[in-house]
Amino acid sequence: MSLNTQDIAAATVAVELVTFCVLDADLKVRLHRRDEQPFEGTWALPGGGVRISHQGTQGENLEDAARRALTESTGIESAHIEQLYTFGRAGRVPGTRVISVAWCVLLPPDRAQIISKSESSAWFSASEDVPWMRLAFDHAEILQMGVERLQSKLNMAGLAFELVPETFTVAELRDVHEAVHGKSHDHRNFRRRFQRMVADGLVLEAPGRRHLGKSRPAKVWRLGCRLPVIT
Amino acid sequence: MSLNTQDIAAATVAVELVTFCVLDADLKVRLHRRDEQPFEGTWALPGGGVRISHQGTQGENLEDAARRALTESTGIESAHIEQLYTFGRAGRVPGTRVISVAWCVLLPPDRAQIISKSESSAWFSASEDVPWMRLAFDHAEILQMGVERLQSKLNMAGLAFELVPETFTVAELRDVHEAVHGKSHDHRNFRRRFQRMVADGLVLEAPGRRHLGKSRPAKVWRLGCRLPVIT
DNA sequence: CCAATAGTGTCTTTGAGACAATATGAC
DNA sequence: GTCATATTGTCTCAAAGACACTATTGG
Repeated sequence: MSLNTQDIAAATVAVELVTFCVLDADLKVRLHRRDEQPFEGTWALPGGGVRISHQGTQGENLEDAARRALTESTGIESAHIEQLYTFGRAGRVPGTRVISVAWCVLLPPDRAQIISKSESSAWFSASEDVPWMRLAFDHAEILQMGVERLQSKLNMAGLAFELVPETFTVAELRDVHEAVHGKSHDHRNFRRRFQRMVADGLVLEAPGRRHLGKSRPAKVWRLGCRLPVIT
Repeated sequence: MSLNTQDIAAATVAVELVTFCVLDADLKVRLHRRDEQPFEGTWALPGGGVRISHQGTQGENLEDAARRALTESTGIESAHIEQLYTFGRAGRVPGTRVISVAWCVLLPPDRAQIISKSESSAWFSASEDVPWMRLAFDHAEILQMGVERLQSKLNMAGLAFELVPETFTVAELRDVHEAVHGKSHDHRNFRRRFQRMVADGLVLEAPGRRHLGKSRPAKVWRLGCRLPVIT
């Protein structure tokens, strides 16, 4: 392959975060209002540039850049994070050629609620397509792919444990599923699948009970081991 | 997020191709012998740099760069191609920071065989791990992920139609599956799954029969419609 | 007792896995 | 007929979908 340095040159590399959580039985995504041109004032996915050279080294890994962006946009240090897709269409950013490696981040609600509210950063419903059409750059496309990825993941093995607190009830887990898929499953069939995971030792009973309303308290569970990572 | 231009700078962006086909009931991957430093003389995945700026524009799209690399490495103009993962570990290429967007390419055997043989480019078995440990850069890791992606794809909906000629027999389709997974399925159960796809109209009967050995000829089939794309 | 949610059980269907027998064409 | 492969079928079991009932708590 002919490497014409004039043509090849170099590009800016960035990471974009599609950060999900479920609050109030609704799938939310974190957006950030841009404070500079282009698209100043428009909502966009949080992200940032990847350090390509840093103190004489080759800079940081892509995943480290994504985690750094997560910390800078939410204050959260660690979370489930996985690479989604890389977007690099010519012209997607005016003026500069930017290659964006998009990542999915999953936050349990107890940690998502800690994030400080501000005028320039907030949770948006991902089911109602409120600002979807108005996101900066190609971020609507990135978000769309993130939602699809999340849905197909939940259909496979993982039962949304990443989007639930460390201890949880069956109902909480089911609510997450329904929020992600936007439709309600049968609660008995869902519970049966859950029972199988208990039988397989994937889920263990946790001490105590959870008791939100004025009715029967629910058993509390926790993840028995690390989940098989589904790609 | 603080954008320190000194730190961020720009990186070289490349594409790497994990090109698969099944020949002689064995999963093959296309490798290319490097003719320059570093890793001169070592087998590597074919690929090349992405045009970042070109005649005053922002250059080419990532997928176009991948297709261009495919044409340059095989002479083939069109094929099934899909993004695999982006590799960008600091230090993965000595001297330069290179972000590699890896792509999976699937070729049917009739088209794969046309590719001219040469000393610097050849098909290697992906099941026997012959040169896996000796690939240039992190290409062994990329190849590994490509194989896993291919395997999980076939388990889902797609029954490897991309790796078979336009018309095919059940046995040919089954051979592809066995080559990809490295183990033999039960041929009657495989045929039953196939029958379902026929009943659903996904696969249609094609005229003629195929008759390779000295035994009973097999029916010939073709894809009835475009496959649902599984992500 | 009543309201509200938690938890258990049944029936049916679909598809996967294991396994055996028949059909067809070249020689 | 014989050899080799193609094609059809059966039995069993695991899991999904639809649906009804019992249990426990606060009031």
